[in-house]
Amino acid sequence: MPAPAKVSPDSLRAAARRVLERDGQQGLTMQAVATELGVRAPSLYKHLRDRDALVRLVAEDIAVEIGELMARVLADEADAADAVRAIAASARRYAREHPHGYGLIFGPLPEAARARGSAMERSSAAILEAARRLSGEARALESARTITAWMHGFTSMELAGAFRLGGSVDDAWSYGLDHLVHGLAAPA
Amino acid sequence: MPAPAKVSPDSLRAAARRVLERDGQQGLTMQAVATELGVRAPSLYKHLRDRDALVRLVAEDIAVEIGELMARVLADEADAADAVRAIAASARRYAREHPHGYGLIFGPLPEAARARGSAMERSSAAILEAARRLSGEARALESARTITAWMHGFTSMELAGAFRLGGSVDDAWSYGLDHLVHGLAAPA
DNA sequence: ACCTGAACACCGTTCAAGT
DNA sequence: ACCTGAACACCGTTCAAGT
Repeated sequence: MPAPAKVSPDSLRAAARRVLERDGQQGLTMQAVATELGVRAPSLYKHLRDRDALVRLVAEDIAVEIGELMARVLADEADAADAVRAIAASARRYAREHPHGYGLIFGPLPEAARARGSAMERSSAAILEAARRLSGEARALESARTITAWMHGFTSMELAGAFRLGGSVDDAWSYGLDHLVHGLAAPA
Repeated sequence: MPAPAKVSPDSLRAAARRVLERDGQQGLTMQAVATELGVRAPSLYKHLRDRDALVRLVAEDIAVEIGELMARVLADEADAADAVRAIAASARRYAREHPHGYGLIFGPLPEAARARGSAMERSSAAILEAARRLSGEARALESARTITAWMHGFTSMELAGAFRLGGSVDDAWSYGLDHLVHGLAAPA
């Protein structure tokens, strides 16, 4: 008589997400996730190679979530500049609402723990499409990379508490976004 | 007869730096640093409150090093646009040469492990001065934050292997830097 | 004064044994 | 088939004991 399964791929992903959001990257341990599932740590090795695979599971869950968010945001905007603004704002908002999760996306993780390209594709696609509209086909990739770099850099610095010289961080956000959108717009 | 000291603040910092560069953030353990110093782990608690303090020690060492590098680079450039370009290039080069170290600067670390503002001041100062020359006094802070965000975002994405859609990453760097320098330059 | 061994709590991981 | 207990290696941390 087989033991009834207590862990499914979905329950595992959901439990890992919950632990990360609650306890951060340090707290995302095999034991904590096992406890969350009402199971002992060794059971998880039926589903995961090791802890890096656990971190990757969560990282990819978040990457997909951000991608879907950006795709939705893009679909709501007709104007190219508005689309870039809205996508950037949604990334910043997501980072604030899920600081531990956002830190998993471009942070310094072991290769085996990083989200793979397939999980990142959708968010790339939305930004690339917005950049294509803004800057034109020929420079779409470079434009998308410029937007993403600024957006991610600003957001991760804000999360790390790196803006310590006073002034309004919101002003700096608007200033950067305005200049980027302006500067990257292809001449009509 | 007191035991001769085997650990000094300088030897500790140097040993921690060596361990980080060799074994990465995960490998930067109390035991590894103790071994590097020819001592047992408990001895380190004479010098450090806990492991977060060890990580902070290295993070601040790197922040100061980057700050000095940028100050030197700035001093070599007369033109504002050239200064911004040279500072950005030096940050990117530093990140390539010290990937584990760079990851400590704006990465998702516990508050107690992050470099404090005092250690970050010099690099802020160089970028702020370059931005002041480029964009003028009134918008110097916002301009510096825009440059830093893009520079750090690009660099950390590159380290994380995030540019996976083909194309030339160097082209994207130049494209972004050109548009930034152009867009942020105050009208003459 | 500074360092060490011993100890404890906790984590990742393996594996033979349970049901 | 899936889960568990026991075990091992390793890490952070404390503290009494060594010199």
